[in-house]
Amino acid sequence: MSGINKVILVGHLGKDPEVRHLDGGVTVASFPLATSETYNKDGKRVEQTEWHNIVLWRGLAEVASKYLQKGKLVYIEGKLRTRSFEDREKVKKYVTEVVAENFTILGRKSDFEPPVSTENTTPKSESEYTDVTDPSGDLPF
Amino acid sequence: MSGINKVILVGHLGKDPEVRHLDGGVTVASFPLATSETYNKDGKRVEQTEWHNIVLWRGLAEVASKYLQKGKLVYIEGKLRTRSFEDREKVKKYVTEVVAENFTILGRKSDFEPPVSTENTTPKSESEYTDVTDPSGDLPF
Amino acid sequence: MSGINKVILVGHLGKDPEVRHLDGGVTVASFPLATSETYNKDGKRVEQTEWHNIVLWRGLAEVASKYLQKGKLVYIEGKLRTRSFEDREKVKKYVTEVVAENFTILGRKSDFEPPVSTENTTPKSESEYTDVTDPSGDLPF
Amino acid sequence: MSGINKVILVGHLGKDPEVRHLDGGVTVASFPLATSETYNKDGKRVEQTEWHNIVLWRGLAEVASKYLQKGKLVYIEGKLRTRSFEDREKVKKYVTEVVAENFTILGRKSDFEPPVSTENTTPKSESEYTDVTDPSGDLPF
DNA sequence: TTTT
DNA sequence: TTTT
Repeated sequence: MSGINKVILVGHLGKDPEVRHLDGGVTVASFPLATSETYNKDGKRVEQTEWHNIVLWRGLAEVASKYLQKGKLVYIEGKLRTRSFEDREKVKKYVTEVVAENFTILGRKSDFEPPVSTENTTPKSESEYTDVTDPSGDLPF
Repeated sequence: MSGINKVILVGHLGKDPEVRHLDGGVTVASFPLATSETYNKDGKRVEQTEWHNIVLWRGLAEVASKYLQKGKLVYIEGKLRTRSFEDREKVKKYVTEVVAENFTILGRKSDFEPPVSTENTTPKSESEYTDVTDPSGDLPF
Repeated sequence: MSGINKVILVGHLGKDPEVRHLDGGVTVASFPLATSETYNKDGKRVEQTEWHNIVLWRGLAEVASKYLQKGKLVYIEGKLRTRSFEDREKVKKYVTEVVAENFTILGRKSDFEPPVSTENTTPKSESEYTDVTDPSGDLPF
Repeated sequence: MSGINKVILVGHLGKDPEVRHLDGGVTVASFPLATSETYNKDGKRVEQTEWHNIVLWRGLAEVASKYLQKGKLVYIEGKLRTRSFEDREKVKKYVTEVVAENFTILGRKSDFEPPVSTENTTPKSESEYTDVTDPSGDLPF
């Protein structure tokens, strides 16, 4: 039946995305995302961090691997999925992940460029600024 | 830092809420919630159901225990929290839960009444509805 | 820059969708949606209803025109858009609309069928549901 | 009936909040918020900005007036409300606003401090970092 | 009227 | 394992 399963997160990547190419050519990317919350306890600031397993598929995984790196601040929209797997001792375990449906980088302009590994990047015009939301669209990369 | 951790679900309760009273008088309620999604696979309808562990605290737990029962359709807003615990064999395990921050019953008026343990309920007209959103407020019950 | 503009509504249609076909063959549908909230004021139940202008484009408009009717309960996800227009007296006016990006009918199975123009519908069991979320997909109708 | 009316925005303030104190001592703050979206049109980047009227009440208004300024990036959660008013020519008009229910500043640390009007701010320790989400809580200011 |  |  008509259910809704929606997750909205804003947080920082704990690691660079890890990309895998499955048989059949499907790309999957994943990374941990931290969402922190601060509140007052007995007059002291307390920060509580929650870690989320983010998984991205296909085109979204490709874009993520290119534009997201450890430390970046992102808005992520997706859905919850709990799956089971067997660990090395053949014990059945469960893990809950957030399957991303789209994401947007938040932050300064420099955060919107892929990291430069070497030399030479020709200066960017103001208008080349990149948005990576909804990569199913017609992104210029 | 200022993160966002938000979950929005619409689904059916898989069981009646289970209520516990902790030391100190705090009430906790929990129940499984199913959100189903249907899609087409090779021309056939496929339904995929995702189960979520819902946890409610204090006043929200009290209201849930009174107004929610197995099978009811609810809108739930909350946040993700993953916690660890030891199972009977002292193995550390993780479970991800949705800590509800508010909920609203969706459906017909009859769904908004606590179940009647005895006889006699006069028939209700389809069109009358009641709301139980934001139970931290001043609900008339 | 990377902004987020998201609206989530659950409410009842105030009218049947009004469908228009623009030059070029694009379909647009629109309808008013009521979201009601009840709260306590001085010990009395007060219900406050908010009306939203919902607009749907293309395939989503087609599905809406077929499956949504006055009175139905729907979940709608979309974005805000304020546009200006001139009224009959050539006065510039503004209206804010919710441009739907997807929707899901909530309710019983009978609510998931297009209205029957003639007689006879055999009673449906309560437990059967159908989903029309994400109509951009491969709905079987 | 049980409706949901929820808006989620991430965008930049177009102006400093404008604060008013109503009779009875209630504080109201308001400001325009821009959410921008970029997409490809015929191979060119196009940016489309949507402007939202944000309104905040009571404690939330106080916190907003202190911590939000023109240009800052914020996450805002609230609900839609359309109200009517008479303009100077006694013409009835409508405006749709987003009544904020909570907000969170996104951005760098410097964005989390109220602007310094004069001299002297003693250095802040790392832990004095401020979150302004859910100001109904126990904020340290 | 914002930001990238 | 992130960020402020």
